[in-house]
Amino acid sequence: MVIYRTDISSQHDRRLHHMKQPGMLELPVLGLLKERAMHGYELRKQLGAMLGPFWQVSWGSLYPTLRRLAKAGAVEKLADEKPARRSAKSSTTISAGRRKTVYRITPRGEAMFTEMLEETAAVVDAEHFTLKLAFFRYLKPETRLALLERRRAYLQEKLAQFKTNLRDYRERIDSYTLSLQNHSMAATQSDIEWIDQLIREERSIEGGAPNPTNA
Amino acid sequence: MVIYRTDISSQHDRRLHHMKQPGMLELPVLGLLKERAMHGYELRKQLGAMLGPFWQVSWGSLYPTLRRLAKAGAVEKLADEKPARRSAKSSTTISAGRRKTVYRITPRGEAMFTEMLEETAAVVDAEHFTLKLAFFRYLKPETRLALLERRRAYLQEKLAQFKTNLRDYRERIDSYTLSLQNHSMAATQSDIEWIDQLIREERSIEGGAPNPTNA
DNA sequence: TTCGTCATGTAATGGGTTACATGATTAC
DNA sequence: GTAATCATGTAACCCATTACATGACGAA
Repeated sequence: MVIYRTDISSQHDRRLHHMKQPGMLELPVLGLLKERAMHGYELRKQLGAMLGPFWQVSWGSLYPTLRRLAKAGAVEKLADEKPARRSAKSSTTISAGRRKTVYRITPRGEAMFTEMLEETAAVVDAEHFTLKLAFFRYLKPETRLALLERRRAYLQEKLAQFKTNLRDYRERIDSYTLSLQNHSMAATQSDIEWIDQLIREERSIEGGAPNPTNA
Repeated sequence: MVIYRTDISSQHDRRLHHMKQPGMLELPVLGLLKERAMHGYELRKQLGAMLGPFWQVSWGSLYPTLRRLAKAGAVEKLADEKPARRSAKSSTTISAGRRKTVYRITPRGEAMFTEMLEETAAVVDAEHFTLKLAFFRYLKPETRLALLERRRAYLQEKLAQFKTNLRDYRERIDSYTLSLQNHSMAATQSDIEWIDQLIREERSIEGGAPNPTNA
């Protein structure tokens, strides 16, 4: 129910490895599979470990994502054959193997991952931004800075909107709603400061020594 | 893609004015119409004024909500007849009236509103909680406290999960992800403190003087 | 007369949630 | 031997998003 402006700068729209509007999970799934092949169950655990307790992915969300990625040629399913470590109790060897489907990323998937990660439009959405940030190590410092600054500008814009909003309507809203908006504003402000910190860190590792500090 | 536990205490499930899993907008729309009848366009503006710039409701979300509410008998559509204030320039009076559909809440809608507002399960979701808080003035202090405390418990639980999560995986996550989780934790902590403040205020206006402070 | 805002919707599409269904391993 | 966890999906339903379509009204 929340709208985010996606209209800003709809330039560079031709993507090589198309996938119109991927779901939320495509990026982190590819990002995790980039490190090593995994099966769905573990993917879910790693997602939680990486993103924290607010990101509990459901099966009905994860597996369809994997299916979509497989259809797009971004991942391939491997049968993790580790059959009958003990003795087979029944005589029928049929259906003995085939459990644990391992998903492995393909070169195509790697390309899609990079493309999704670099795209700057989606950072206005908090969750998309979070997901990108979780894989920032795969980006060049300049791209990281671009994403951070875009996110910052968005938050700043929202902050300004909060202020004009309160200026226009303050007398008409009750104390609970006011408290709500004040808390939201404070949270947004805190987000901005966090982003600023990230930008500062990025600059310090990027520039090295832009100012004359004894070369 | 985020899962919230709804399993906790599935007691008192029989709702009088059923509407299985209403969308997000049902509550605030009814809440605003409770104050006065409005048409869709204004509803959207009020929603934004009340909830802040992160809540920009789209038409494709608002009108279907109104349609659903109308079908459920919670609101009724009135034709806001304010035709031809000036002289009618064309001779055909046909199609002169009928613009601005005003929506008015029904007694049934009022009942649904109260029911949705009092329901405690949904407060685990941040957005649902926000929407309830925006209409807290319609609740009894004790119900307000119950909702606040439930929300607080949920956040506290998440905070604990953050900690065990970091304890178990800290060495495996990179600096960006760590920064992400730390910021999330801080935000959650800040949310808890905010809730605590609300609880304190609630108690002070509720109790009056529980401690001997010169009666 | 043209632009911006007011104003009301519909249609397609797609992803997420919930619930369902099933079975193998491991730990106690 | 039984409970918990591991493990893999499917199916239905529904809401939100996005884009589309249309038109009146007021001001410049």
